[in-house]
Formats: sequence, structure tokens, C-alpha cells
Amino acid sequence: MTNKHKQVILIGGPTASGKTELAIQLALHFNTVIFNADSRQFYKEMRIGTAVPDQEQLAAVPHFFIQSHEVTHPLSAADYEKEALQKLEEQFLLHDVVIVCGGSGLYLQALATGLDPLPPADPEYREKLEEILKNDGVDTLAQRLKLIDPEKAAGMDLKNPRRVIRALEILHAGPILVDKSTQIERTFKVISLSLNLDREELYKRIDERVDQMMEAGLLEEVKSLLPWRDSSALQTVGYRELFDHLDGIYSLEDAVEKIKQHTRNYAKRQLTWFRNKGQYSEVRNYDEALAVIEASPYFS
RNA sequence: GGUGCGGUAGCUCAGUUGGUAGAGCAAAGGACUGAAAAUCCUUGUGUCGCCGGUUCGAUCCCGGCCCACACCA
Repeated sequence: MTNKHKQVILIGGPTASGKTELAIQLALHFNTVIFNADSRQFYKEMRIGTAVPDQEQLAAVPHFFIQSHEVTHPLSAADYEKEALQKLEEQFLLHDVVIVCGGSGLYLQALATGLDPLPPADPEYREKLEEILKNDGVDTLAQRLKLIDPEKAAGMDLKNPRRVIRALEILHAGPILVDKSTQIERTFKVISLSLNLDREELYKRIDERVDQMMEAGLLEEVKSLLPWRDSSALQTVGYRELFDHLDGIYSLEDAVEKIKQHTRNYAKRQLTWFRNKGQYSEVRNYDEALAVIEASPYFS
């Protein structure tokens, strides 16, 4: 009963749209805290390239899940769901509203509505599958999936290695028993906002932010992360291109151009997600965000 | 000035033994429940440098011109 009126305000939207600043304004307005839901801002070794909130912003409002984990132990969407829900319970003792802000749609979804209780990946088995992928290609993996579970294979994108591998992992874990009742019940209501700008303006902000990251020493940050370059956390725009530069594949100038381009590609994917997944209300600024929140039937 | 090599999609280039052309990247749209800043799918008409010639037909052959690069003077 105690949590009946608790609210989570999700702030999604493409990278460089100004989510961080919007979240802070809203958090100050509601006198509450911010949970990060950006899959690359979790890692303490990554700061410049992930556009983590700066010292001043972190001082203005308490943040959770910012640089809280290590690149050697990546936080999956399911891990995040568990940890964030737990932390939410704590914060709901102190606040009626909590802001969750980040560009990773899957992580926002994990927190807001949850993932099905499917088995996690078995690292050894995954390594085996990765090996097959590397040597024989996706088609071989897809063939294997078709043999084991033709029905499942028929319904999915067999060209997508990530999907095929995950499907095989789930099957490998044994008979699938999706027991929805084991899902953690949400004790809060969710309002979903996605921040957006004109495309042209967004792309301009992306370019500017990449230049700022370079000035702030992104190349040094990337050098310090070389030992972990193969970890999933470092399969990230801004890091990969500079690793390639350090390998001599790109000049520094070309690498920076690639970062800008790949960041635009990423922003576009995010736009597709927030446009078509869940019920995000698109807002362009703080005033519109506040208006949507106050118009919500859950909001009292 | 001479010689060589080029001038084809926004960019890098492939190609047509003459029947008006295609890849990668970009761009746009889409998918996506344990790597998600990842991964994957769909969409390609552009005076084939300009002018003229040969030909039923030229982007492809021939001539001239312009431009770029390299080398030689």
C-alpha cells in the first residue's frame, strides 16, 4: 500500500538532445533523484566519451547508476532491471517521484515493464558460439537453430548474429518455461517522455559535442582503456573509432569524422525506437515535459 | 610545354569485348526482451567531364577541348 502513488518519469530520446539537463531541471522541480538508464554511463572507466553529467550537475541532484560499475563486469539489461528496482524501493521511501533518464531504450523498458524471466547467458557456451560465428559465419549458427527449434527460427532475423546467438543460448539452458509470475511486480506508475529536437539541430549538437569530447581528452581516455577494448562495454561509438586510429586505420581527423557520423547513425536508431516502442510522449523542452507530466492521470 | 594516368550516385571506386550502369560508405525508413552507443533489414536515374565524329545505337571506339594528379622539361 505504501507505494501505491509512486511515480517514475522516464526520459528517453536521442543522444545529445539534452536529456541530462532536462532530467536535472525536473529533479529539482520535484525535489528528487535521477537514475541513469544509459548503458554506457554505468562504467567508471568511461567518462568523456559517454557524456556523463559533469561535477556541477552531479552536485545539483543525486544520481544513481552513473559510473557505478566496471567495464570488466558489464551490466546487462536484466542486471539493470534487478539492481534498479531494488534501488528504486529505497528511494521511494524518500521520494514520491523518481526520474529515470537515458538513451538506452531496452534498459528503460527493463526498468519500467520488465524483461521476461529468460535464462541468462552461459559464458562458456557463448564463447563457443562466438567461435563458430567467427569461423563459419551466421548462417551456420542459423542452421543449427533451425535444427533445434524450426518454429522459433522461422520467426526471427537469421542474419542477425546477436539474436541468433541469444536464441541458441536460451535453448541451451533447457526447456523454456517463461513463468511471468516470477516477474517482479511494479509498484509504481510510469510516465514516458522522449526529448527531441529538429534533426538538423540535433546533428549540429552532435558534431559540437564530439569536438568538445576531443578537447576534453577523449583520446587519452581511450588509450587508458586499451586493455579492455574487447569488452562489450567498449563496443561504443567514440571508443571504437579511436581504437582504430591507434591501430593506424584512420588518421585522427578521419576518426573524429567517423565518430560524428556514427553518433548520428546511433541517434537515428534511438529516434526509431522512441517513436515506435512504448508510449513515449515527445517533448521539446522543460515546459512541454512538465505539461505532459501534470496532465498525466497518474499524477496527483 | 611534353609524357603518363584519370574524370561514372553526396564520397571512394567497379563495370560495360558498343545495346544508357553497380558495390561499399553516406542519407532516409524500419526491426530489435540478458553485448542494445550493440546487432540486423529495406530503399540506388546518375547530362557515365564537355564538343564533335564513326555507328541502327556510344558512357564504352576515334578526334579535339577542359579539369585533376604524377613524372619529365
